[in-house]
Amino acid sequence: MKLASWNVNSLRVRLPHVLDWLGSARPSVLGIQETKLTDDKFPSSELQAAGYHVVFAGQPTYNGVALLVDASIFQAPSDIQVNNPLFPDDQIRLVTATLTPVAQGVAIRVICAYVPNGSEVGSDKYAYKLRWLDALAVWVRAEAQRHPALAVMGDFNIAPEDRDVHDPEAWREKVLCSSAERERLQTLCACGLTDAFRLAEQPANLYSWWDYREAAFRRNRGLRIDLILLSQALANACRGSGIDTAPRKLERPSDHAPVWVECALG
DNA sequence: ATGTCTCAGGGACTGAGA
Repeated sequence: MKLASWNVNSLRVRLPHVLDWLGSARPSVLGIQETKLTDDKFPSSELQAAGYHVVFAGQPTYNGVALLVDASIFQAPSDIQVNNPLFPDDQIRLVTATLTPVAQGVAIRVICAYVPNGSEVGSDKYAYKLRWLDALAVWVRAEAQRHPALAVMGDFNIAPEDRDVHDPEAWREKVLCSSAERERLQTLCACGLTDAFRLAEQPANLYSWWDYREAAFRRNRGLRIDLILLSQALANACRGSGIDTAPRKLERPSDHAPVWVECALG
């Protein structure tokens, strides 16, 4: 079973890239962020034709999240939850579902998250980001107790450690890297979750996001801000993880690359 | 390099968000 997450920065623009990647990488579950689509415009038929169940929640212009679920592996998603029930929010940044295998095996709970960017340390948007993360941790703690096999994946807009940053000194205490943000991520992980990327050795300087400006991708001036957090039960079943930079090299790419983990589906 | 990309409004370009 392969779980993956990708901030596509407009699913309308990026649908061809997503369909190509579904075909080549064949993720069992793909969490998508920044669909930037209202629900009436979601490309359900194209994605269903590729063999995926679709769960989506969008709004005009900004944000929006979705889950694509391989219909040959999982039944139709159930217990769907949009946003955090503990945090009333005009912005749609979370979609959650329970996925039950078609064959034998345990159901998994998957949370797809688009964490607020935060704009700049000290700004109103930054304060909203911290409040949003505080509320997420409270809710995820409850979800983890209800669902032993839990994955929380998405664009966290937080680089967990300095080794996830191309130039840690330039980013010191800047948004995406500040101590307060990293502490929120640690609190979230204290719910019993592990950053799957660090379960095994990884190449140095492997990132998931590069600014469109300054030729950042060509110079590999990136950050690893897209994460897949696994509960103990799933972490024990993890067989590998990585970041696929190939889609970032295409014409008109998203600024993010898809991240993935492989788990033995028990 | 204030360097790019996407979206809405409006019907060419500007501003916001990232």
